[in-house]
Amino acid sequence: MKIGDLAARTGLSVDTLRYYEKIGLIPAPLRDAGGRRVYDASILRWLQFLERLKATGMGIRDRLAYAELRARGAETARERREMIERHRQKVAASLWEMQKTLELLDEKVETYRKIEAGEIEDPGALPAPRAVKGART
Amino acid sequence: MKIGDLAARTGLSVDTLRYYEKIGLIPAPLRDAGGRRVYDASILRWLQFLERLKATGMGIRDRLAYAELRARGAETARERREMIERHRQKVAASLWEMQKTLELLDEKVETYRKIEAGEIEDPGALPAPRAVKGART
DNA sequence: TCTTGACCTGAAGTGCGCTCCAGCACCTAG
DNA sequence: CTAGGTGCTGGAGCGCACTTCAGGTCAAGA
Repeated sequence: MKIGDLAARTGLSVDTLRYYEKIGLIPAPLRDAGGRRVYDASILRWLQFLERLKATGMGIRDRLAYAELRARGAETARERREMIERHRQKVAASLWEMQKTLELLDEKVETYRKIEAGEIEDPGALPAPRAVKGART
Repeated sequence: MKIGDLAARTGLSVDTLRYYEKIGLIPAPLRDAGGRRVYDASILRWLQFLERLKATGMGIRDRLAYAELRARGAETARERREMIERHRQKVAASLWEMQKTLELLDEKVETYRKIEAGEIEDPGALPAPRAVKGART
């Protein structure tokens, strides 16, 4: 698989793939006779997992640290498990935040519907600023 | 309330609050005789809501657009509702992603425990790269 | 054969979201 | 009355995560 194919399959750009390789997030692939990158299909699963980590808020530094442990093999299993456990806690917290916010957004939508129907005034309206003695506006 | 107090209450830095004001995310507060910002307690709810939007992935451009609509009052209720509804969809999608990832992370942790116990080999191990004819490494 | 498009490298540039700094004014507790 | 803390402004700087660019090489189809 050439870099353009991999980009098409992952949704990442060719530039992003080269960037990931440069920083060490993905291993340097073999090259063909013309010096072009040739990827093994196994890279797909790894990139998909990295995307999951990214989508759930893991920064590139941590993803890189994880990638480096992974490259060192089974001896780093404990460290990787600890990283994953820490990330799991963050994801769980974020999940909770998302759920609360979803409820809040639903309430907001209801409120806006009422405003639109003329049933209530805008409750988020800015209070008219009152002058303060000697204020230097 | 002075800016330092507001920073302490919100967890934002004094610089961040001034930055938010500069870009229009929060309204310019009144000033005291010495030219210092004096905040009304109502700013707290607004900042908390902005934090929710931010924590759930809404970028500063969209938060700013929302803030501008809000400042224009009740006539923008429909537009704000539509923004919130769009964001709701994104949050719902993200929530789903988080849940799937949480399961995946739990599986990973189990896998690492087994590797640590010596029960299995590292399934994420990199396949040994095979040479490609004429490769220019 | 020619041309077009995919690929290569190293380096510079971009947008976001702050964060820090210099150099100053002000207020208040000791 | 003075020292220290808090606040002010405008502007520079920063870390992240790419993205774009210049200036090429290479391969495969018409």
